[in-house]
Amino acid sequence: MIRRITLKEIANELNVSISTVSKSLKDSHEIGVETREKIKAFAKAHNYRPNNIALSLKNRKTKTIGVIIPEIVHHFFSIVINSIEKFSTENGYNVIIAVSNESFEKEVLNMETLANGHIDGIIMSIAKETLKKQDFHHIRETIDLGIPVVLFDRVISDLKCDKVIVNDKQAAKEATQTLIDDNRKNILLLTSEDYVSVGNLRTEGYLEALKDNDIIPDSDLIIKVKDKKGSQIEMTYLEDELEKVLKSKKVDAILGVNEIYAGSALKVLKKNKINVPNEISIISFTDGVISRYSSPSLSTISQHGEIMGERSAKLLINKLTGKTDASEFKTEIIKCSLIKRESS
Amino acid sequence: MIRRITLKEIANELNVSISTVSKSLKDSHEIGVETREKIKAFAKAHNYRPNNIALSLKNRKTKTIGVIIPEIVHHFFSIVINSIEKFSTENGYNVIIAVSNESFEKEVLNMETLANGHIDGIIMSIAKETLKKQDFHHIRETIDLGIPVVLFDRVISDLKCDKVIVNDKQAAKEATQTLIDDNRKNILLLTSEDYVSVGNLRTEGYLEALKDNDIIPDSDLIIKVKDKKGSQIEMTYLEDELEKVLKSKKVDAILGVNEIYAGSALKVLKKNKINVPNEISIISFTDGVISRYSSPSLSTISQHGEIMGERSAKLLINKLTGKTDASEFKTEIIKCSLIKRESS
DNA sequence: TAATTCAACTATAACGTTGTAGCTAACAAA
DNA sequence: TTTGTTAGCTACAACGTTATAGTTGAATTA
Repeated sequence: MIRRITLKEIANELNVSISTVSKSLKDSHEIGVETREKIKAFAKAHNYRPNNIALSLKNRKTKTIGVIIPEIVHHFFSIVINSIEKFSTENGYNVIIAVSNESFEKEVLNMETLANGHIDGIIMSIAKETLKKQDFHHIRETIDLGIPVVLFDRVISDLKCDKVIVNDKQAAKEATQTLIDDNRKNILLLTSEDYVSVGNLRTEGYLEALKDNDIIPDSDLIIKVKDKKGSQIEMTYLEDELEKVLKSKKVDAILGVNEIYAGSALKVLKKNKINVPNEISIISFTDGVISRYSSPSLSTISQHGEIMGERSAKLLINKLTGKTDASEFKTEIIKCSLIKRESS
Repeated sequence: MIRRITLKEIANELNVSISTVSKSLKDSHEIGVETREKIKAFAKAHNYRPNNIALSLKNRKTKTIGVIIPEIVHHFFSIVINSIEKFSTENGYNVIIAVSNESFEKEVLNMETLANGHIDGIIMSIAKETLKKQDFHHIRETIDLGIPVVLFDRVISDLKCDKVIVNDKQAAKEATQTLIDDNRKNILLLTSEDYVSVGNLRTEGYLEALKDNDIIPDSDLIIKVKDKKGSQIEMTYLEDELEKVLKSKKVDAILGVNEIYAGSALKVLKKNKINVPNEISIISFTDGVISRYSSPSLSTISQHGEIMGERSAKLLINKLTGKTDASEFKTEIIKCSLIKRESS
């Protein structure tokens, strides 16, 4: 085991001062060529690397970004992280991950650890429980501390930070319109509970499209899936509700706000021997692996997680490097796009 | 924007020395009760938090763990990370993520950044390209620097570090035996190229099971999926090869070394109107979301990613906290288990 | 009364850097 | 000879913390 050599040790070895070593390694002209080269050679031979923690302390910069997400075993979020990691690494930043597990308490805890710790800025998507509680003090406090924050996907408007969102409402509207154009008027919506901002926006888009086509929305056709933390229970709820509706109402299309809901719906339809897309066609948000490997494969609305991740990281790094003004905040809107597959 | 208050500032405000402040906040009996309480109250009122970077410098400990994985948008790896993050947070450690993208070069780069940076130890799974090259100098050098490393899943034996693996060979053997017991003797194997350690072990298990049952292996029934970085090409290769074999050979079961392969196979079978599981039954490694939402759902061999992650983190943290000897290395073997679903 | 003890604090060094200011010897200019 | 200039180096402070080793002044003891 060889401990990393320090400037001090090099200085002692070569009988020069620490400053001389530091300057030589920076190729400063204050130091004579001969000494400089000797020191550089010695440092190289001993595989000198500056201690980044000491540098962080001195420069008050850690060159790392903290990311807080609700879940990591989740196609959309893992794509976003991947993209954040990629862009950050390319720009000399490390990425620390923290998972809130959709819990308010854990999110606050994560935030505090990160804010006291080794990060220059934070990228986050807000936990469901936090959205429900409408308590954002932890985010405000972090911002007040001078730590830039970027919110993505699940966002709230009145925070002084950059935001990256998707045109959820518009996309849901367009998807619904696509179904209507295909002559399907009895569209069932599988959505989340009201406090989830994105679910809400998608519901709004759905309703607007109905209105535009003079279709009166039927509240029985809107299933708000209860979050029970522990997706098993959640899914049986969805399946039971859906089966009930299918028995009592005419349904010729389903719009799901995520692919888990749509995938589960597909299972129910298959169990009830209902043909997709002939009898019921399906469009779903989240272009993940379920959609591609299910059969029939699902038509999905892609939220372009890679773009979201990259934009978020770019916004943050621009703040950190002073490329954008610390007090100016942007909201970037990513356009969703419909990927047509077998289910519609 | 309120910058965080420091010991020095508190000391100045209250006209005491920095030491006094530091000791008071640690509730040291060296300091009189009155002063101590006054300082604690002041610190609390100003929301004092110790600067963790300064502490890291002083203690030579960062309380963060680096994780290098080949991919993040991947069910198994995201489960492992999730579990590492969970266990680490519970034990006061942060987690930095780096993705090698299966590239040797990126892995080496990641390793160097982490080793120079803000981490106490590393948990990693080796990139395919690194396995192919058989060049592990970067891992050796990190270990030589006194940074503990834990390898999981994709492992090589002659490194001085802890390892967490799965009983791949045995699991593949048992799965194959299950198929044989179901009276299926023409088992097609979908595996990766030879240099991938886990793929290799699974292939060995498959071959052993055949041997035990006096079935002569048919090399035409072993498809080694070529890695082309960019899974699209990879998948069409698999699909083409599989279709060829199905036309020329009798096949009554398929064993896939991961669920992407099995999911793709399922698509091919469906396209060719071959019933699963009646005509061909399928078992696959990786218990992910594809297996659960495909139809028929896939029987899978779970590698218990949560357990792997937790064990890896535990091994590393035990090393970091001195609970286990720095020069003793364990290899933990996690038992896979077969989850029976509709495809077999 | 002088020595001893003790409570309550302070000074200092160290972790590894870097930037600014300061020093020294050699040489040039006046 | 004196002053000025410059090349080539060193000292020091600072980033924020903590542990060790002092330093006080007052109370206790012999």
